[in-house]
Amino acid sequence: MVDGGARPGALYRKVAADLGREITEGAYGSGGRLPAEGELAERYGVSRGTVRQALSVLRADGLITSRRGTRRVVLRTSQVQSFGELLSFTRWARSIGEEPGSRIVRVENEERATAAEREQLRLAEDARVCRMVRVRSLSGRPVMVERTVYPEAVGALVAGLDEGAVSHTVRLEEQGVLFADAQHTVDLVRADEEDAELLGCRPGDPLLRERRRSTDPAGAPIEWSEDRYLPGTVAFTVHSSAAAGTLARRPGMPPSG
Amino acid sequence: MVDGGARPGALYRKVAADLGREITEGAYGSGGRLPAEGELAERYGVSRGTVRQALSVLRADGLITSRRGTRRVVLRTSQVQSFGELLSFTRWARSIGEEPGSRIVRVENEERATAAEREQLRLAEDARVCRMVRVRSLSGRPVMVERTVYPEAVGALVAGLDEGAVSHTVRLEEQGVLFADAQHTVDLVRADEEDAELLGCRPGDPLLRERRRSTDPAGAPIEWSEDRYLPGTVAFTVHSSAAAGTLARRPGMPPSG
DNA sequence: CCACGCAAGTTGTACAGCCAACTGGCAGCG
DNA sequence: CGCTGCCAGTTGGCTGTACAACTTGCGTGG
Repeated sequence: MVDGGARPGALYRKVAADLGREITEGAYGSGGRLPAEGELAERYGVSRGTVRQALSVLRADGLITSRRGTRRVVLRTSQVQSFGELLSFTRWARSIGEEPGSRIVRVENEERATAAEREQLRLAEDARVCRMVRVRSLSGRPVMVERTVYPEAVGALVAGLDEGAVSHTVRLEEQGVLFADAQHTVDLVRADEEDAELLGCRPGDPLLRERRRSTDPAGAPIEWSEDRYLPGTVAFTVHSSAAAGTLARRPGMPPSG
Repeated sequence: MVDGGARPGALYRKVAADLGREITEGAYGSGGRLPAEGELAERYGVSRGTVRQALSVLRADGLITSRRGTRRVVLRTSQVQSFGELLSFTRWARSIGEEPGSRIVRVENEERATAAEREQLRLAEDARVCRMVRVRSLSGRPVMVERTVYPEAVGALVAGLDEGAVSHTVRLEEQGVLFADAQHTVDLVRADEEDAELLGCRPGDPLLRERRRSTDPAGAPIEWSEDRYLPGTVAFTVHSSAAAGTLARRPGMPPSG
């Protein structure tokens, strides 16, 4: 279950999408109870197994609870961020109604990989990488410094992109480089000299850091990135339960959960 | 799938635990391929469906990929943090080999809930809450200020705990208050006067903030907490894919992903 | 009035089977 | 040599069935 080589046209995905829409539209209220599995199966004309697959998607998104003996309960009625919005700064910015900007500071192509890079990207001893530093902005205001390392093959594609291409992630996906999984680490760092110059703050100022390692459907690393955000511009949210969770990047200082 | 009223003795959980152990022990290597579903079904003497359920657990944990046409591939060989370690500071501290400490700064019982508290805990107009402020420490060194709000019923249990009880979460679970889901938000804030005094820093110093809203299996809110960590003491990590993810709290500045 | 237990309703677990869609390697052909 | 097409292997998707475990409300009896 969950995902992977998931076909978008799958039945259980349509059911999940439909139920998810109903939930976010408040059809069952917050804390309300969903129809029984059997009832939903009849409504959509599918088997109970398919309904359960659909419900497990909503469960993983943190929209509903799931418990033996009683009907499922609505946990939240807010919309869920997609995986794409999490990985792509551009897509995320657009989804919250901001205009994303990008300025390339430095590109180093076909450089010899350091030991750390080889480990993160699972590369051979003599492998080469492409390093890129960009300043990302929201509506003209710089908010984040992004330092990304790509394996050589991916780097070649990145280097071939337009100078003005806003979203490298989207361009890469169009060329067949698919993002399937990512591991994120969020903590706090102090701005170094370069950070300060690029973001217009002072060295030593605190920044929110997200490190990310993304892999393709085959499990091969395709990106290792370190993003540093100015305070107040972003917050990371996650839903977690005994066996599942979802990370989301949201506008700064959201008042609710 | 996923979880909820999950029975620990379920077959698929045993299979998942066994396979997970093999993976973290490096039996298949990093980037290695798992046996086919049919092969595993035969090995464990279960149906393919049960094997698939087990594998979906490992998939949600970010241990393996999943893709139509090829065998599954090992993504990581590191151990996964449990939901309990994520919710309980005490359990987390112990799991990384540190001695957790707790000092209660303030308890306000049976206070009238503010509007924000009523919304977060889904309470009625005249509801009352229990507020608690604690300083958490690792091996005697204060690292975090925790401000938690409980609904009245839960607060009564909390107030009845020993003054020296380290883990309220564990005590609550022993008394039948089960944590099933949680929503987290991580961002950066400046220390106020109280933070500074409690943590031994200066007002205005940056802190890593985690806000958390936990619910029981029925979806009822049982805790709303805001934790503020000193820099360098903690980092949050998450695995995410097209439909699943896992949040973990880890020691400060971890070098790898 | 309260406590207990029963019964209906609901989700969890497991099995079996079938076909579709996709991957990767191999054989054959140009 | 390179390209194409095919085929075996593998996972995704869906159905149907059966039973177990749990929750909730109702009704009975004390």
